[in-house]
Amino acid sequence: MVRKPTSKEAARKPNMREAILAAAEELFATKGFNAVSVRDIAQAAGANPGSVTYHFKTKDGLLLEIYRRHCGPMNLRRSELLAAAKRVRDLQDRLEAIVRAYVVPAFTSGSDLAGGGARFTRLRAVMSAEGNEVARKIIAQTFDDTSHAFIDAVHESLPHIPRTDIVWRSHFLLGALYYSLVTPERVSRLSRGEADGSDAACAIEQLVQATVAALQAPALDQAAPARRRPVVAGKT
Amino acid sequence: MVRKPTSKEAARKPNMREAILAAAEELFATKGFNAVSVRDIAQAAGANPGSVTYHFKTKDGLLLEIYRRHCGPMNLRRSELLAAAKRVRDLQDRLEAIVRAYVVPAFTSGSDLAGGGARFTRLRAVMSAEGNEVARKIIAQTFDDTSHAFIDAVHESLPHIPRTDIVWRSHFLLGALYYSLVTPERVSRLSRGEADGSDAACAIEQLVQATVAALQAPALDQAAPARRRPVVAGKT
DNA sequence: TGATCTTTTGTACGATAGTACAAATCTCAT
DNA sequence: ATGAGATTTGTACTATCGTACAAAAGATCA
Repeated sequence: MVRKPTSKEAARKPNMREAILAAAEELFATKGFNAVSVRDIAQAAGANPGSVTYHFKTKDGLLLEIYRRHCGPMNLRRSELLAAAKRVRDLQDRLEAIVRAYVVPAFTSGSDLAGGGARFTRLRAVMSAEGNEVARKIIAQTFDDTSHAFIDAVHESLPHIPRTDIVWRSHFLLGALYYSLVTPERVSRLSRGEADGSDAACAIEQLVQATVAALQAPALDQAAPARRRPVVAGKT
Repeated sequence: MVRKPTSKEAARKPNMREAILAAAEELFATKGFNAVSVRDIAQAAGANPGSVTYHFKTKDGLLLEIYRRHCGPMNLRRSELLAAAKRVRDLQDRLEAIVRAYVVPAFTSGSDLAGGGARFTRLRAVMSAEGNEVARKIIAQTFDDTSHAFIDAVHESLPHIPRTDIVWRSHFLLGALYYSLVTPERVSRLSRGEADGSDAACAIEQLVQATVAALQAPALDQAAPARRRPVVAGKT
């Protein structure tokens, strides 16, 4: 070792811990958990690999802290918006407001956290796809209450639809939401540039509109398969 | 050695190559690409790690072969069903048949491949979430034609809806489809056991019904935000 | 200033990754 | 049965993984 840079050009990070969290969030959300090494994260954050161990002990601990950081605020925001939505008088407007209360916090930050909620939601989508155990546990125990509250609110607005159908359609909503954040460029590509898949405001409007219509669809009567299946050959 | 299989079909390991492909498919689809090692795959297939290298050269090559194996048949099946759907007279039935032509091949096998298309579709969902490059390339060049054909067919059935909206809603369909295959147990859990998220037939019906309704929703008029946004505070 | 606590750095270690390769084994037409 | 080609096995190499840990550097306050 010849010498060390004594100059102040180092420009000390005010908060290395935050930088590591942000870098990890971004990398996990785009490449998945296992494809990203602790060294990758440290480098992206301008930190030393040992620093990650110091602040978060393990790689799982780092992921856990990311979830702890976001789950509370996002859940709170959803609850607030849902409570407000339930006070809307007009039935059609109320349903739309309920759906919006579910969707909007997933796209926009529920607190001052940089980058907004979209990055964290994308992270959740990726962890869900990878079957990550750490994520699965904390998600189930953090968001299931919110999901039930959402389903109940929808059910109150659409009492004639069986709860089962609403569960399925809410599930589709979350899938569509996730996928919109995972591969926004596919929308741009398929629309031949006419739409911008990365435009959060646009995605929200499209998603809300489509979901409201899907929720309002007639119930699926399992008992009466009247004249279904016009084309597809029967399968099982 | 006690005995050897005299028949031309070996009794012990009929086709190790197929066993490796099947094991890799299953593991990749549930844990993701990077979380699964070549040794994991070999063990699950009852093979030696070196055997994987022999048959597929690299881990990427193995993934590529999985895609090659499924893309053709699934695409073909979709084309056939779409062609048949477009011949349906009744407009409502036709739209439903078109959606079904897109959804059904994703759940059921397009050929004799064991396990059906659901496993491969789930694999695609996971690879998409992880941003896998190998998968991204082959998918874009294999399925974009089919996606365009599907969008065109829907657009012909719903000429009053802007193409952009149809692209978004089709995107949501794929996201919902993926998510249904990735976390079916969430449906069972949220419905408190009333629905079985793993029931493919049920998932297909729910998805088709919800998607048809979403596609038929009124167009989003970007120019006139009339009295939108009843609850959510303005953002950007 | 010097003592103490926090944070960062550098380095190392054991485990495991993907893959190469030669030897062993199997298959099958001759 | 035998030899040639296809397949499977066993092993080894290098790279990188997550993590531990001691030393260096920075921060804080008597």
